[in-house]
Amino acid sequence: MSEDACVSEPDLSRQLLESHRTLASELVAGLAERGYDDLRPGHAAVFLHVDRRSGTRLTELARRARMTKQGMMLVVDDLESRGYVRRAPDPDDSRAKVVKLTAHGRRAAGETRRTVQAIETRTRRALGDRRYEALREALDAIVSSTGHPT
Amino acid sequence: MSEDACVSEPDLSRQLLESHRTLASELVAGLAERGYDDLRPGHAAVFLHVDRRSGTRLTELARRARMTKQGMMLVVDDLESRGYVRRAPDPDDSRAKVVKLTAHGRRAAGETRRTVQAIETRTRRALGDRRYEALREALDAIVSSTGHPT
DNA sequence: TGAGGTTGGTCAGTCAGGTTGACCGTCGCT
DNA sequence: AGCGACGGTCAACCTGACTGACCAACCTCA
Repeated sequence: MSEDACVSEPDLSRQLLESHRTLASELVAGLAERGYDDLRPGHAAVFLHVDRRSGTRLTELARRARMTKQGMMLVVDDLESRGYVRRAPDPDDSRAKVVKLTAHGRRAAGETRRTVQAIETRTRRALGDRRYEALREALDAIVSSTGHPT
Repeated sequence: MSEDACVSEPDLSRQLLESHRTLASELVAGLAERGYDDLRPGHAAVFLHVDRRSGTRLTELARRARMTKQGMMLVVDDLESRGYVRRAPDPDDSRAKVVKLTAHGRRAAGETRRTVQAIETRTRRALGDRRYEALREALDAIVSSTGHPT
C-alpha cells in the first residue's frame, strides 16, 4: 500500500513557490508592457517600500521588505546602476544614506504599484473574495508561525 | 494621498515566497531531527516522486515535479553523490536510465514523506480545515491561471 | 532500409533572490 | 574618553532553478 508516488497535488511548499513564480512572472510581464523591461520582481521590494518624496534608508527598506540589509543592497545597487534610484547622504546621520527615487524611478514606482495592485485585484476576482481573504490569512499564519517569532 | 509606503501587509507574491521558505525551513529542520542533515528541500522533489521499488526515469521525475529535466538532473546528481540514489540503465530503452533509491535513499524517502506529511498536517491544524482547503484551491487556481496552460 | 523527427540524458552557462560573516566608521550614552 | 549599537559595504556562498546545445538511441514510414 502506498508504494508509488501517485500524489494528485504537489506538496504545499512547492505549490507556494510555483504560485510565487506565477505572480512574479505576471509582474515582469506587466511592467514590460508598460515600458519597463529591465525591472525584475525583486525591484518591487524597493518601489513598494520607499518613501516617494523623502527617500528611505537602506536598513529601513530592508526591514520593511523583510530581508537583510545586504540583500536589499544588491537590489538598490542594481536600481542605482539603472538610474531608478540614487543614494543621498542623510543630513541627520553621516553614517547613513537615503535611497531616493529619481524622476525615472518615481514613474517606475508608480507603474510598479499599479501593476502589483492590478495583479492582486485580478487574483482576488479570479479566486473570489472568500478564498482570497482565506489565502491572505493563511499565508500570514504560515509565515508568522515559525518565520519570525517577533 | 497615498504618498508614502505604508503597506500593512506585503504584496501577495512576497508573502507566497516567504511562506514557501518557512515550510522549506521546517522541512530541513524536520529531516535534520530525524538524522538527515544533508538534505535540502529540493531533494524532496525526488523522494516524493520516485517510484520506490522500480525507480523512475529522469524526465518522468522532472515531469512529475514540474521542472525541467536539466533542473532535475542537478538534484539527482547531488543525491547520487550523497548515496541516496543511483542511476541504473533502463532495460527497455538503452538511451534511458532509471533513478533508483538506494537502501539509504529508501529510508530517507520514507522520512521525507513523513516529514512533509507532518508539516502539512500541522499547517492544516493551525489554519483550520476551511482556510487550509481554501489555501489549496487558491494556489491551484493561481498556478493554473497563467502557469502552464495545458 | 535508411532518412528524419522525437526522446532521454548530459554539459555549459546563466539567472533571481537572497544568506552569513567580516569589517569600518559614525552615533550616542555614560 | 570609551564602548557598544547601528548604517553601510565587500566578499563568498547557497538554493533552485532556466535556456541552449549536443549526442545517441528510438520510432516511423516511405
